Amino acid sequence: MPEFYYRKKLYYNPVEFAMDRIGGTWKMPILWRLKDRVMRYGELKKTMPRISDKMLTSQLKELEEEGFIKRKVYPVVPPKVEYSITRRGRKAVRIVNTIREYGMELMKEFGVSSG
Amino acid sequence: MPEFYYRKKLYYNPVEFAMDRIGGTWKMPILWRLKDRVMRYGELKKTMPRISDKMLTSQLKELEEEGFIKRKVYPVVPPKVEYSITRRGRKAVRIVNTIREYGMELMKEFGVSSG
DNA sequence: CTGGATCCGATTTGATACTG
DNA sequence: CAGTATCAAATCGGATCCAG
Repeated sequence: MPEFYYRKKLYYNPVEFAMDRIGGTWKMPILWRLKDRVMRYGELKKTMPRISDKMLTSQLKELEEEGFIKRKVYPVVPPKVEYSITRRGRKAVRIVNTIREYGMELMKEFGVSSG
Repeated sequence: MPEFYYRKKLYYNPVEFAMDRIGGTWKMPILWRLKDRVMRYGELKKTMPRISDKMLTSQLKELEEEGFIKRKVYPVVPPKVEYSITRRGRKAVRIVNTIREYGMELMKEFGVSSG
């Protein structure tokens, strides 16, 4: 088993590594929303009514730190911050899409409907 | 946002649904090992030295309950139980593989080596 | 408007001991 | 051999209040 450390955390395989970068409850939904347009903080929040400020902030920060999205601050009052996807983020979206399609297939098999 | 319930849990999107089926720390590693051969409990444990009995048991059970693997008990002494992959599990392995390859790509980008 | 800081409960995972 | 049972630790996510 290929074992390795990254940022003091032990990983057992590449899958786990990938999921730590773009997994969790909110990262994929965020990437998905940014895939073809720039969005502001409040805009993201509005399309994800159940996310808390804490989670939105922290997930955006992590995604930015690891180069999946870009944060642009406009020095105006009131504050304006725009988030956009990067090249690396775009690649991630392809994976998200694969999982998403698979998820829909599974939902069908399990008789789950999204309404 | 497509919101829905499955087994009393609220999901925000198909990605989350899929990851709840085959995500977590151990499910993908298990599916991966079973992808082209039948394995016994102890055998699985041996190739995943860091998994605890509790986790191995619970993850195998969930995977079985949701139809990704099959559990076959031989009524012998000492006990013998074999785990094999199902058609549904094989589909899941394709997704695992996609994520795995992506993970390796990311590791390279991040300068992480698996040795 | 865009967050940061703090506290807390829920969930996940691990350690250890034990059993048919 | 193939698990159970119990307890503890770690992590995740949410609620609330505060601020430039």
